[in-house]
Amino acid sequence: MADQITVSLPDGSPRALPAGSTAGDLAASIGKRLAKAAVIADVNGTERDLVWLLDDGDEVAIITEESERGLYTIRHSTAHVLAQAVLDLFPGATFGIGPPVENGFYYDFELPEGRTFTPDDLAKIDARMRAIIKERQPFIRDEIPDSQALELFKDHKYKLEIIKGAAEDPTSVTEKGMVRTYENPPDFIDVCRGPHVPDTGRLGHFKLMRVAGAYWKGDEKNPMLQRIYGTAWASKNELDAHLHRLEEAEKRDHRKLGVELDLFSFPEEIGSGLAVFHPKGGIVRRIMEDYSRERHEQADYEFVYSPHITKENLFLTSGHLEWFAEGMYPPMEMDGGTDYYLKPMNCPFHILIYKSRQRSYRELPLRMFEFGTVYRYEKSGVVHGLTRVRGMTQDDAHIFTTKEQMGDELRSLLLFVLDLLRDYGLDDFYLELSTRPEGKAVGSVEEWDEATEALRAVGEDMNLDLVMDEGGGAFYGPKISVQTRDAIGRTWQMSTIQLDFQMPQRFEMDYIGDDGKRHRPIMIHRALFGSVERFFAVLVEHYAGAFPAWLAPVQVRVLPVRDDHDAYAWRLVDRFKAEGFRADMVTADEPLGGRIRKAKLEKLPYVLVVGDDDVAHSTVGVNPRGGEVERDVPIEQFVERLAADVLAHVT
RNA sequence: GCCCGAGUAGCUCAGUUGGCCAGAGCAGCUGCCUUGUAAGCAGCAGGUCGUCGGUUCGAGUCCGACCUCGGGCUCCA
Repeated sequence: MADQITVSLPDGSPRALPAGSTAGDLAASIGKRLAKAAVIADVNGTERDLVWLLDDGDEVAIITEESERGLYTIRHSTAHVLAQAVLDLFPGATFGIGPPVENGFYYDFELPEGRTFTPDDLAKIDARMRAIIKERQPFIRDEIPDSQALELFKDHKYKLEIIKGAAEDPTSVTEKGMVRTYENPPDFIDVCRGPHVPDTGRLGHFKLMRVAGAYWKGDEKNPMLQRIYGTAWASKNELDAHLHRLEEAEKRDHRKLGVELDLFSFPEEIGSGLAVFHPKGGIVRRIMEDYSRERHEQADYEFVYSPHITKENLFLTSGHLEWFAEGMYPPMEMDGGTDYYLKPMNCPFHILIYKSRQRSYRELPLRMFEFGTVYRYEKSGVVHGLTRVRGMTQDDAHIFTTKEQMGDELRSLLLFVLDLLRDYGLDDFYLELSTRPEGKAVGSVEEWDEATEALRAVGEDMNLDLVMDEGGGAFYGPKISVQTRDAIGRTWQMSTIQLDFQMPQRFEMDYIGDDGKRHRPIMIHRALFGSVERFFAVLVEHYAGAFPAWLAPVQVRVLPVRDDHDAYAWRLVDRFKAEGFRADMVTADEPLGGRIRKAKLEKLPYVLVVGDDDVAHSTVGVNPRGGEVERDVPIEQFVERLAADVLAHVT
């Protein structure tokens, strides 16, 4: 056997090492800094521990803590430390799965006698974890036969399920009768795929965030385990930066800003998940809706209206009662036996409008639009601010086309959607294609495939990333959804476009073609904002409450320096209002600084201060949001500037 | 729906082991101040401590149920 081996690095260069060298040795031979940052290695395309023995000819890449895979490993290893700490501190506790997730990790546990974790427990667990980290316990990989694993984990029923292959665990491998384990001496061992950091001393920049319930295997029929979530990073700086980002996100929370800016509220007297919009929120909402109508009108949509309740018949035909009865408000019995339901969807109404008379191919595509208010009985635990409510208004459109028109219509529809979203400062998109939900879909597989392919073709034309969401479609058809990243990089699902061959069949819709025969139209369901409420919430968070001028409830506030400037200030307010702007005035009852501060806290685009000089020269002092104060600006000049902002949808 | 946590004035929060603990700041109102770019001064008013029951001589404080909110899980036509 040769006493030297040669491996190749990612750049293709060869590197000679003594036989018996590990991936860690390779890192050390390349450089001190690399050795220090190394977490795991990629050997011939497979992730390995740093103690992995290298062979002659291996292709090796050292993975450091700066990379996504390195960070993932740190989080995964930290999850093991969490499990060890919990098993140490709570005799009789058992554990489920503990994978890394975005920004951190979690681990699921079950405590004896149905005990649950308290916030105090988290502090104790944290302390135990830090002690384990101080001990620098190695992570030792092993492969053992199933039979041995079953014995080793006989007190851990969830691990037994994993070993037997009865439960999915993203971080374990059980194949060919062998189970891979990782041991942290002296006494912790877990079923795990690995790889891991060399020892626990590499960890430590973590924080336990919260405890939550989680069903075993994600199924609500199974027992609920206690899940502990943590965040973990390669350095203290990164951990602190993450915690800081969370704080920033909290400041943008639309529920908090909704109160502070007097936009909307959820009076307890009305009921959970039912919002009222206050005047200021009402202005924003009205502008959103008006602008949407204007754009839809330009794009050849026709506007329709439909009632909030209907006989059950309509939702029996559509299939909603079969699939979503639990998500609907219970029926009202009327007229001696007929059940009426609050509508959870607008589509059946639009279908009836279509069916109100014979349709010709010359009318298609027929585009119907409605701000349709729907009611859905969301489970009590899921309502969340304006993003998940029980009463909401969809900016709902249904487009009826021929099969031939379908592709072009989808394409122009998607362009229309993206274009309108950009008007709200959202311009970072990707698409998601949701396919047939196995077990709760109507229609033939062939129809589904055809519809899905049509959506995929259009999605791929958009020059955006297209990711798959297998089984995520509605019961009647696949959908493509537009995902948006906001100002601080969070993604929101916005518009959805669903292609539906089923409803036209169920409602026996048709049109007369140019051949004089009856044909079945295809239906496209589309919500652009999704729901007005939810979109409103996204905008509040995206703008952090600082609405651009075109949406701002108050665009300009005029502040007279002294009482004797009041008349001039009022004339300005009248002038702005006459030009169609939203302006108000606060008299000099308190010092200017205090009034400016209040206006700033309201996040108004412009504060105008007017005093002696301005009265004398028809000027204003402009204090723009986020900009420098400018004195002696002629009124005309300011009006032009504001008008430009409004037109451009900026500032 | 399930698990955990929380509900004290419009908002943000104090209220030790149940007993001179119903408080503060901001906001509001009334005066005074007349102010040039992020908090002028003073006074006043404001809460059956989420709701309903229970324990106790005595309950924001302890127990139970319910409601609402928050964080998750499940769900999301």
